Amino acid sequence: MPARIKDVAKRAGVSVATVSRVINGGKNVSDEAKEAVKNAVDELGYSPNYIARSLVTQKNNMIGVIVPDLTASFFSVILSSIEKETSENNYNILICNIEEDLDKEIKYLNLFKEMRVDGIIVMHEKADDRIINLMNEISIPIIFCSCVVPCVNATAIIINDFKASYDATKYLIDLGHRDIAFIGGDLRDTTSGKDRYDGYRKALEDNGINFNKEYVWFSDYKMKSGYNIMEEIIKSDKAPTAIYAVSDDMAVGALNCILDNGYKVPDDFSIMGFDGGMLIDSVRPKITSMQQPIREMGSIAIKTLLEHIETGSELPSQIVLKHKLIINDSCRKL
Amino acid sequence: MPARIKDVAKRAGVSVATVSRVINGGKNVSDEAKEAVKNAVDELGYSPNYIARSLVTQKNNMIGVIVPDLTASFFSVILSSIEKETSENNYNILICNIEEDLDKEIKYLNLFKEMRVDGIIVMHEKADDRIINLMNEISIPIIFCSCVVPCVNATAIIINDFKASYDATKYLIDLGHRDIAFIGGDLRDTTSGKDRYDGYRKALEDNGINFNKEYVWFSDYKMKSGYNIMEEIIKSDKAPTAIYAVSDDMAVGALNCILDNGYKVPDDFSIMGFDGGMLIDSVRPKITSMQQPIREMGSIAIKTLLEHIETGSELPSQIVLKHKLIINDSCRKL
DNA sequence: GTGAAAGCGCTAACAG
DNA sequence: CTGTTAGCGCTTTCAC
Repeated sequence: MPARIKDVAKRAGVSVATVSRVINGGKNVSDEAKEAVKNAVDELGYSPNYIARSLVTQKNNMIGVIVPDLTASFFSVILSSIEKETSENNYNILICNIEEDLDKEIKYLNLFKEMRVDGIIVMHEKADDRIINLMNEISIPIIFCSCVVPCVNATAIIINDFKASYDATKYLIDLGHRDIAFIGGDLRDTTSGKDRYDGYRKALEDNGINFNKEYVWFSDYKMKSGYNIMEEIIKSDKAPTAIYAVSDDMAVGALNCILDNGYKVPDDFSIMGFDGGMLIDSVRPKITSMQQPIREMGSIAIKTLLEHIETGSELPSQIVLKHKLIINDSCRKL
Repeated sequence: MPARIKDVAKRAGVSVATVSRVINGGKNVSDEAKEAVKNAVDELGYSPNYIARSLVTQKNNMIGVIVPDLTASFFSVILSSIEKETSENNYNILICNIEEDLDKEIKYLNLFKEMRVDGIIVMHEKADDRIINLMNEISIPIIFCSCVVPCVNATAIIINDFKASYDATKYLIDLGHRDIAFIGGDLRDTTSGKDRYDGYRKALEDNGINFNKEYVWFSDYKMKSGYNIMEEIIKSDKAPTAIYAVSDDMAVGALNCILDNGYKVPDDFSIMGFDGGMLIDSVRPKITSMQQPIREMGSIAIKTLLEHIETGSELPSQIVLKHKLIINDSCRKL
């Protein structure tokens, strides 16, 4: 069993209060006492019990993080920037991978509540009323990263998905494309699902291009889905000149499907992705993609959260970051 | 402030002990009492304080996880399988991304000790004496996943890296390659660094191929490094027919460099990767790679750990899993 | 500068 | 079946 504070006190010949003072900065302690305590700590290999301390200070320096898919590059990058920022500020993160399982999200939200975490960061693709209610009653500050949920005492870190998607589509239109297939996300997902779809449609409309329902597909952001949908597109009699997928993963899936079928990018099909993560540089041709400031989203999320926790600063309801088109080699001028 | 157990007790007209019993299974409680408590819990939105509970039960159901790079596909897959397994067993994971920073690893190891986590999973590429000493004195069970560190009370989940690397090299040799460049990891890293290098050399030796020092490069497993090293290889006057990289990421980096320089795979260069993760299927040509059972490594690590925690079962010093060559399209017969 | 003592919120004997 | 009570290990008044 690990040594306790009273063991250190006894060994150092002082009271537990003095030991506690030394451990927490050493104010108002004589140098001799300080010395004695330090020696005793070393000899006993003592380290304070975080749990007991949390109980009395009502603070545990923990941030709960909910993420839909740890293996998706987009989230893993956000996560790593969150981890970096928390670690530098002496906070720790408790990670839950929900895999689109709402029950699991609820379970973890409840756990975070029981754990009395100091804050929560949520990245997910959809939510239902149970989740929204739970978030409202939980009274722990929440930051949404790359998603929006109507909920009190929460901030959403997002880009303007509508505008970003509009700009991506417009870029293809400006290159001369009029037959642009759209591989979207889940429409229930406000930002990356619905907003990106709306941006696509509005860009078509503003440029006098008829909307063609058969060019539109919805899916789950994953590479495999992009591949499968592209297979359908190739099989169909409709032949778009450009494919716009709202995630890099789906764009790469589409790319591979095109290559596997003996077609060329961008000669036969142009491809536009979304996210602008490292994946777009790891394939050939490199993929043109609408970039979100991924690392920044994570770091701003956590900075906003920690500032709120430590200073009680007001949480803004949204922070909108800038998107940016990364032009690579997957789109050609018609 | 959240409701406490005594608030519930008062509201339900029972004692705190009864409330505690109801919360923890409800054995030995009358149905009326149970009802009253449940109602009070609902009305107050009560949830037990995890921290207080941990303090008295001396158990917090937390597993500390140390990972070198959250954004590397290899680790993110292991992590997700760890997360899945822990979540199903009502444990939670505390994640630390050390980014090859030994000081950070030490800091987190100490934190895990202070937190009294029930177990630790470590995936890292190198360690020094400070870390080994710390691990030995910490008296918390440790599982090493994909690495080995001499340390008591610990298990390593690994493949036979020497043999796997030997087999990978042998495959290239059997295809007729004799000029095989090797892009290795860090030699200080026993398994993925040294063992894989040794396997490569032994395969050459057993097949009567002279070892050529100029074909050997060491690096950090990352895609960018694979790219850079490949650039050097192309520039040099030595022209290997095959490139064997000990991570998929480096293999993909090499592939992209080859393509960017106008060469073809496998026509001009054959490429062999290591890990066999999802990355090998996301590029064209698909990469032939020596596969580790990645998800299995994570799940076996956590199963072994939890069993030890809950039953006190002996920790084996090693569990060696099977490797498997995944043959794709990046290697050709000479 | 230092120690005694009162909790933090909960569980687990121990009586009844 | 139920309540009382003694801690879990620590921090923090409050006296001295």
